[in-house]
Amino acid sequence: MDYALDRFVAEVATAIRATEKVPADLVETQTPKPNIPADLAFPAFRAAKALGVAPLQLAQQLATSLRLPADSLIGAVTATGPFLNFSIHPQRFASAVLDEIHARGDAYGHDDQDEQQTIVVDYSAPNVAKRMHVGHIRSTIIGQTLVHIFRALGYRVIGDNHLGDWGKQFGAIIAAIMRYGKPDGDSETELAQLEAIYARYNEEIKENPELDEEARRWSLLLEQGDPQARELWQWCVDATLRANQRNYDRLGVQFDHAYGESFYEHMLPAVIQEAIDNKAAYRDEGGAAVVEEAGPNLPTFLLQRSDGGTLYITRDVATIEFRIREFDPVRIIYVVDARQELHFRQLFALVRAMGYAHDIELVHVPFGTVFDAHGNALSTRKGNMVYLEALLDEAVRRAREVVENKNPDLSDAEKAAVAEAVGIGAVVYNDLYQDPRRNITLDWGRMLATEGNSATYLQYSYARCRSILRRAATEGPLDDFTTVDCTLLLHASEQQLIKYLARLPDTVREAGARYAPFVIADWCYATAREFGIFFEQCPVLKAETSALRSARLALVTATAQALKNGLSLLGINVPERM
RNA sequence: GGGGCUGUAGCUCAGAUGGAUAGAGCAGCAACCUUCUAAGUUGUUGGUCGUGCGUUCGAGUCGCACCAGCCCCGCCA
Repeated sequence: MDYALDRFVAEVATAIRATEKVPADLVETQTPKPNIPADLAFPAFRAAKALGVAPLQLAQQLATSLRLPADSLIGAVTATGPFLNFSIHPQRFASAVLDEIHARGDAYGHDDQDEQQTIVVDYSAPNVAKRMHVGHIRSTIIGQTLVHIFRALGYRVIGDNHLGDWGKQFGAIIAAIMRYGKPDGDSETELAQLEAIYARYNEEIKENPELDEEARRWSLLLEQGDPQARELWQWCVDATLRANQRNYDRLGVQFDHAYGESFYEHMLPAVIQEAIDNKAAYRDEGGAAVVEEAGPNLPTFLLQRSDGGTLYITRDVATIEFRIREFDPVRIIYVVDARQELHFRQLFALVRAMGYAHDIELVHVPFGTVFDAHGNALSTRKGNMVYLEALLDEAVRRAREVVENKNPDLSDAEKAAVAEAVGIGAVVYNDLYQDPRRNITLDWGRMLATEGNSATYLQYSYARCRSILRRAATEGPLDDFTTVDCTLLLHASEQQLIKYLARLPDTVREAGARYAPFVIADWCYATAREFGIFFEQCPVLKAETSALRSARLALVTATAQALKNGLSLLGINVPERM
């Protein structure tokens, strides 16, 4: 999809090439910093060097010999020192941008692909029989946003929730259920009880070794497919999915699949054998399958324990094989804690050594740890753990207080809806507004900030747009868009706002290329700011002329649409009023 | 011992692929609501970009070394 800004950039490159004064491969343009009064720049340094002339001179020559086509989106060209600066044509650009936002609607900012390629995104991955906590929220939120972004970029995206539903601990969990009875409560309460009896069981093991034996027995029974063990395990899985689903629904998270680790269990012996046959791994004297030097700077690791048990990485290899067979992806993205960086380097190197995934990009998108307000890691043992449901509830509760305070006239149902959108939006934005690699601090004050770079500010900006449009509608039907003259939008703040609206498509592309949702968050914030300035400086409903009023209404409509599109990529809902 | 990530204003962060005067928000100080939502807007204070060398016409950005913080390194996930 070629958007107005793409065409502008292409026109600039074409115009420079047409002068035949610059080698084609040195025609490189860049977006200048905001303090530069231009929309695109050609720095003449490199071309000048290649041609053996002074950069200033080359920029001057180009400025005088450039010819612009009629109806060009380029408005002005000036040489400023060694830079050749291009400005957009205000009227044509305004019309072009608002046109395409109007035409594309919810798809504005999205791209298409001729041959749709598939990307698998592996995210969330909570453990069965445990409540989700802040440790899971980052993967869930960042992963879901990447799913949105790549869908917007035209990919077929498979979201897979790689549940932690297998491993030795299930023997003890089943044994605990047998000993203390099946928990009985409502979704998350049920899981909390399950956690509690599991902890209690492990506590009692210390004094009663028979219990350890019992856990092992159940573990074995489960592996062998014993019906009772299987049934209790399945009950744990279902209870966990039920409880998690409430959180997923509130966060707008949807998966295409939730193949847990157990799903791959039957593939593991073949995977291990294959690795050994391929000489990617060998058996050591203890019987363990060892992988050595899978790549530079990669420590040795195990594919199979000496007692025959498999490991996390064994299941991951099987998972990759399965995904390749099943989905034929061009890329598999893992949204997982940065502490597992080495694990993924080892995994990817091993899979390649086994002859898989040569033409498939394997990407680990790492994210930092969540710390409490005192800078301590959250842990159950330290007693400072924050569970996801409690986090969401608290965020919504605090948002509700603000709504009651700021907007007492709304109906109760509307207050609840706004509080939900604002509270959840704050939690989501807290994970998306900055580079995921950074560690983040759980700070209620900052998370629920209603000012500055916050989800609330963005939602508020949208609500203000809608408010204007609502009022306009009460004064009579809006003009049909085709009759609106967008070339009237020449006020500095109108022009600035339009330029930001025009950047959404490229912003989405950059966010995808960098696996960086914050690029979109930045765009939303910058755009909302520009709208705030426009809002102060340009009356819409009381514009000087009715033609200008119509044009500004079109601009407000476009702003609302673009902001909504950007925020929906982030998974943030926009209230009509707040 | 080996490796990874991070270091930009008092605090939280942008500044990817080297370019023009390093930008926001918060906090502080000050101004603006009989006019479309003040959850807003404007002004202002505040920076040896961890340190040092190097590459380059040009370095917050690239290379090397060092310093500080966090994290990882075969029988957990």
